[in-house]
Amino acid sequence: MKPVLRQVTHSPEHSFAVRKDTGGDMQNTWHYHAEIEFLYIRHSAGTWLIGDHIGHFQSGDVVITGANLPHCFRHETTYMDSGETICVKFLPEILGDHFLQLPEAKSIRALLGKASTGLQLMGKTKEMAAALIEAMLMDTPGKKLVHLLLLLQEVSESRDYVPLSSKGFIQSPGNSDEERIRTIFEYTMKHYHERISLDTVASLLNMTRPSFCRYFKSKTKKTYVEFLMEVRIGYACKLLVEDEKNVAEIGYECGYNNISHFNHQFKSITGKRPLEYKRDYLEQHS
DNA sequence: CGTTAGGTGACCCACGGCTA
DNA sequence: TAGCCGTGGGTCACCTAACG
Repeated sequence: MKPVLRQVTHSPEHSFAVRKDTGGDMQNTWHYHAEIEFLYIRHSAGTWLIGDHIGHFQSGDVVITGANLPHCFRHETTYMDSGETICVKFLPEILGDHFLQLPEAKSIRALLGKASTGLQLMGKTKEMAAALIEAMLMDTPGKKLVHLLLLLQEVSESRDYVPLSSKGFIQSPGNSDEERIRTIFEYTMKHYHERISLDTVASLLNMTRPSFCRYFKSKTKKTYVEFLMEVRIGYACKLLVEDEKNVAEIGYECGYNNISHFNHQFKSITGKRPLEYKRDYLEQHS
């Protein structure tokens, strides 16, 4: 497998990167990098894994991933031709130590610290950030920098964002565990709708079941079954709001053989029953 | 020799299929 | 719908092997 530490290259006129990806270029594997990243989902939907957080994204979402925070965005195949994302990547150093120590930069400093868990922007802040990121695509180099500062300032002052991953889920460059975790995550994302036994995933790492359980929990702060459940329920949430299947069909499609068990786990993850979740979602987005 | 990673066996408990 | 029971997952204690 290829190394997963990504090196971001910039053109000579830029100290940070603003890039639009379309179709298959959007697809990525479990990776991390030293840069802080803003990702704006211009037109797509899928599942994101950020640290130990699993969730569903859709068009309009904006997320910040901190330095060395492992993440992966898996776009649905229906967006392989039409999908579009815009990412802004920058090293915190480009702002300079002196700048970040200024009293006026206090909130930006705090935001960059909080980004270590990954942050999903919400409400008006999300819309504002999307508009700024959109503008940065066409900006002159100097104006890009101004807009980056404005983006950081506006987000840091609004505080309209939610943390995604657990604290402490930061990848150290050169960590030999990353490939193992990535192997497990990628296998899970490919097979979550099927039956997956612990022995199978343990064998992917040439481990016994107890060793794998212990290893996975030590690295992700959750058991593999909890992780798998979150992936499945995340997919179920997406199917529910698409309104094309009933609850039982969705439960079976997500890998559950028992719908009462599916309902129970759905509530334990989301706090709501499947139909309640769907009703609330449709009320909020109507 | 201490530390760390990983294996073995045992136990408990939840899930889920089956039956009445 | 409830109860039974086999299966599988999580964890613990203890062990071995490798390594510095």
